[in-house]
Amino acid sequence: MDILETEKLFIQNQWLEQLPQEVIHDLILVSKMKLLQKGQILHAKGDNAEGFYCVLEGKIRISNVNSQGKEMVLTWLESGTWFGEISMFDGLPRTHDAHAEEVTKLLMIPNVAFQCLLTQKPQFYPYFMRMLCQRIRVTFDLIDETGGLSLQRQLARRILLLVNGLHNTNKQTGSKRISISQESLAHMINSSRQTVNKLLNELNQLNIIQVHYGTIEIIDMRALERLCEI
Amino acid sequence: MDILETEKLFIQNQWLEQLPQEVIHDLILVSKMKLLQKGQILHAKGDNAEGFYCVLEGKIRISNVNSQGKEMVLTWLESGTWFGEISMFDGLPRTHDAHAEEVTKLLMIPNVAFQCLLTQKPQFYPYFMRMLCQRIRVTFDLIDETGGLSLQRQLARRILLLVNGLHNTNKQTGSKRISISQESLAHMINSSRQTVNKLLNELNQLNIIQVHYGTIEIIDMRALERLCEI
DNA sequence: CTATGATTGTCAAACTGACGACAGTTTACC
DNA sequence: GGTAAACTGTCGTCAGTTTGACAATCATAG
Repeated sequence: MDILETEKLFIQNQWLEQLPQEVIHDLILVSKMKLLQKGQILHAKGDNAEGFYCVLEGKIRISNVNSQGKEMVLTWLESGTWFGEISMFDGLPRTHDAHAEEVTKLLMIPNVAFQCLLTQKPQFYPYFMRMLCQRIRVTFDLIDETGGLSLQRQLARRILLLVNGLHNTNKQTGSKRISISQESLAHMINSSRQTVNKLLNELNQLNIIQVHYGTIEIIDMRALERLCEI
Repeated sequence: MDILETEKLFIQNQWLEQLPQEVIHDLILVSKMKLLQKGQILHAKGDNAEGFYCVLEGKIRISNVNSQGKEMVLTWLESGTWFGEISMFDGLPRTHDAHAEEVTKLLMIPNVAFQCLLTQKPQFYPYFMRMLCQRIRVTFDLIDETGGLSLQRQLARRILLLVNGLHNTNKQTGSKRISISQESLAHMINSSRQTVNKLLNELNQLNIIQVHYGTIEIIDMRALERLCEI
């Protein structure tokens, strides 16, 4: 694959930009491309891991199915985002389902090659430890979000997280629009479509957001942030 | 301190028992003791980390304060449990408050000494990576627990987690009793004391648990597990 | 430009859980 | 063994949510 283009993507990534050139180079050398069709499953919870990934183009939906059989969406991952690394380090099965939300191009670092790399160069470990720590911290934030907040606040926080890139460690955070249906949002905060609709329209009334078809546009970012923090 | 006694505690720990003798020995050599009075704070969210810990005796309450000023308890840590390692690996502030629930004795691995150890022996890294992965997986489980489950199920899962040791990686899981007030349980599933009381009494009716003063006794573990899974 | 599917807006009825209140019970400690 | 503090059991009220239903609107592919 085009090494230059790949390196460019790497550079945009919060975590990877801290990596020495050497690590980036070694990772690219062992990487492979993977193309997914819309709706295609990448892996299911419980699967054994064949590697870990970086989204190059498209969108990956991370979710799992709860005991009522309902799909609970954790997040969507967009280009520049790394995921699937946990199984690399403990050798245990996948923690979530991963589906391609649209046609998606992935960079894959195969398990075996990666283990070789680490064995040869254990000095690389600290960088990957920081990657795991970042994952834990984001996950803790997600738990905090759930706890004790009113639905209105949970919703506001979710929207902010989606705009700023929840698990998307990609730095480009310019866009003030998110493409997501109210039903999907409802899934994310474990609520009903109707309630989300009501709450969104309240935010619309307050000129904090603009609700469009399949899209939410943030008008007043500050006000949205205030809603979460107060 | 008494090295033999400390090693004995280490051995009981799920994560540490996988460590080579060499690592355990090195950790003990740099460790210090710390004694906390009942109610004393060990660290607050946002504090800089001076080290990480293992509970030797007593109980540590891990929590944080949400935006309404209400304390949200994440878990209690009992003897044999390690915690506070995240800040060790990314150098960032504490993610939670930690209070001594009663008089508590801790083993502390100071930050500086630990960093030295890792620098000298990078081959130890994989063991600590696994420690972080375990933390992530438990945290994901916690999120799953919250999402979409009825309160009755959340409660059942919590009780199971407390019995089996949620963040308590200590292996002794024999006990089928947990000492916890209904109010504390309510905090953990973000509910009210009254609701928890009602739900516990329903489980009592079904002969799944026995509710005592300040204590819950599990009668039918299988039934409890079934409640969570179905 | 039209048909079809996806998404949004809205309503009413049923339900759930929070909260305050208060009495009863257990424990710990002097 | 008595007293205070902590904990449990139970009520009714009230606000907020779910659910099902249905109409309106938007987007896209032929």
